[in-house]
Amino acid sequence: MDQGEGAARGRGPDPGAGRPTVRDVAREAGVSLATVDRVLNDRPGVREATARRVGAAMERLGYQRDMAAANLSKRRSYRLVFLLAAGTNSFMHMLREAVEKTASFSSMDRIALQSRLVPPFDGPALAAALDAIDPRDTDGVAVVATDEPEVRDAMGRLAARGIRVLTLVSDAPNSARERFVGIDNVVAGRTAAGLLGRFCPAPGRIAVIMGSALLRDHVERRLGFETVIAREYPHLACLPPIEGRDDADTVARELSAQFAAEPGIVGIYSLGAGNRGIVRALEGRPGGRRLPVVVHELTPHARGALMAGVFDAVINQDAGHEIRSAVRILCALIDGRPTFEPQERISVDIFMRDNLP
Amino acid sequence: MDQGEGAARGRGPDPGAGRPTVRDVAREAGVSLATVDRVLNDRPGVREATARRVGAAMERLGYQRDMAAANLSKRRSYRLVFLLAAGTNSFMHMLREAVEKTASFSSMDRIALQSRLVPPFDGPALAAALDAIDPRDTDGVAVVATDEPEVRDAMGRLAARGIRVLTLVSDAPNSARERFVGIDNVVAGRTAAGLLGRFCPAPGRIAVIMGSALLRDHVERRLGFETVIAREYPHLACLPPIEGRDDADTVARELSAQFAAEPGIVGIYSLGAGNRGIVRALEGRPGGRRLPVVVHELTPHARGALMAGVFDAVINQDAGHEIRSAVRILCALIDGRPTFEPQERISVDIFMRDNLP
DNA sequence: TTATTTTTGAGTAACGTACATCATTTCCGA
DNA sequence: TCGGAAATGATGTACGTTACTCAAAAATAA
Repeated sequence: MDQGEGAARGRGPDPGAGRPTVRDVAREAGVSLATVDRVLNDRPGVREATARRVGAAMERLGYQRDMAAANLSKRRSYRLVFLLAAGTNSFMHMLREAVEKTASFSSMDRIALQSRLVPPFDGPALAAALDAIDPRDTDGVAVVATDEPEVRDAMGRLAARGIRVLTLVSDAPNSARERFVGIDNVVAGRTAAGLLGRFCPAPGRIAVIMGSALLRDHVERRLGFETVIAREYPHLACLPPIEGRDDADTVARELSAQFAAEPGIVGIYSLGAGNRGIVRALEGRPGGRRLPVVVHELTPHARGALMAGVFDAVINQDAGHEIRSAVRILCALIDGRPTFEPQERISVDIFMRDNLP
Repeated sequence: MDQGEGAARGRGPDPGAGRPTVRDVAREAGVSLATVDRVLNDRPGVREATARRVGAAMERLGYQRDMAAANLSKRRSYRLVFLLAAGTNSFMHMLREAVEKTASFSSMDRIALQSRLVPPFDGPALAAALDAIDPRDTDGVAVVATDEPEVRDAMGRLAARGIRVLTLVSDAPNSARERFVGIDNVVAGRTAAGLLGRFCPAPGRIAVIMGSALLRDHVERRLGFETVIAREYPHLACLPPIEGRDDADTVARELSAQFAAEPGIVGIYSLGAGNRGIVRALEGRPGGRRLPVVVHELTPHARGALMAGVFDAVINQDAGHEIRSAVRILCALIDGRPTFEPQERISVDIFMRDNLP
């Protein structure tokens, strides 16, 4: 019943052929299958010394556990929950869509994705949503976090319940999250400055539009942007930012007012949402040549404005990448597997009219 | 032995619980397991009508074949070969490295990658390498193709032997390749023009450096670049391209000569390799302010030049993405599975000093 | 109708792992 | 040196699929 030292017969254990299995490890370590299994799934009842022998055997053979078979046997399914912000924000919409699309393809790999919407900018609500997650029906959570104490606490409780958790687009640095998936917003701001600085050769002022000074990403983008402009483009100066509350009407009104008050504006940087307001303000602007404009997030509107030549560049983070990366990382965390880092880096994408996807 | 209509007992067939299996499909279609299997792996010996009934049952149940289990049973391993160009080209180096890194991680999923080097710019050699591929030990091939008749023919023979084949960075449009994985080089050239056009506000000429007028990607990039410059930046004119043969010394010499002959150069676009030559030519240039420079491929040297402020932007295609995408697509082709398109689009990346990875 | 081919059913052993049970061996302290 | 606890072995079943055999049934040809 057991295969002998069989040679190159189709199925034999051909020492060099198929990759090693648990049985090979058992044989190599001189223990039984059961013991290898105990070590592999660190179950109790195996002596330290034996465990080391098994480990050494795995090392020697280059054993790699077959995750597909393991998961098949475990009939494990990775049940992941995405907590996204509700509201009209275009980018959040894109995230939601990316979750859905990814979900339909992931079901092949026994990955079940679920996205839940949480009222935006509402720490207690987010904390409540986190607390409502039941370890019996979910294995991992990705959350678009706000950096507030109650949220951090809730994430701590979640982790304590044995659920792996990572932050998605907006980080909460001192929480129990095991990773952050998203871009470095300081870098994004610096990149915008590098573009706009070069796009604006004549001395003058830059209009800066942000959503809210309370949003961490916006603050970071502004920081990166203003630092680079000040250091590398001394012929430009940033005006005090307009707080547009990510609302097109507010942005249009305030920006128009700034055009009237400040004749020396030579460029526009918008680091939040509400970009339709910029288009309107520019249309209503009296005379003058067109202004270089750099904005964030490649929404359908931003895309249209790029194509129309109203925007010059869009700084983007790829929602699809972020979701897929979050899924892969969560699965790896759940399995206790390492991740393939170069694949998981989310890059700060620059889109212009010509390289639109 | 067979489970009855058992209700919510842990393992029962809970009509709504676990996803449907072949047994469920068989029951639903009123046929046996064997028949479902015959349909699934389109084996002969099943009537048209029966096949349709099974198909309908799968539809109704939303059956999705468990690829992990299937592959486990088949003990299939995806054996893929990458044919890359040998030589000193930095980008090819990066491709090779990406194959190796991906290989080490893919072995977990029973994917075995192998890369083979072929003399560059040598159609017959590439054709020979393609012909040397044995269907008994490889399932799919990704090739950095040159667009030559003998290569196209060899790809046809490869496909005829039942090996799935796709082109990798450089396409061969009318061949038997099932897909092309790479960027649109016309788009890449247009993107470079959009950047350089904006970086050069003053009227003048653009020095253009290409590797060879025989390389398809280079020709396409040049086409895209010159079209956009002519149409959208009339204050700029492209000089006749320098053919640097992807060689730093040649590039340095020819570009220095052009600096001497042409005083009105306001920007540089290099669409091939040999970018170290540009740095040298710029260093040796007499006086004058610094020139905007846009190049292709984020090699270590290009990266250094970006950081030093010598280059302004680099147009890049992510070698890692390309390799991983090729692997995923080949596996999908082999399995006869659909691919997840949004994930497989290779984008034209723009890197500046501030958004370097 | 019979003979023959084609289609279908039923069953079984894999694939590599997980997990449970029970028997057996080894260890350690009294 | 014994008793009990801890460690290990042996074995079986399951996961969802593939792939095979052999027999039974159904369709088709004669």
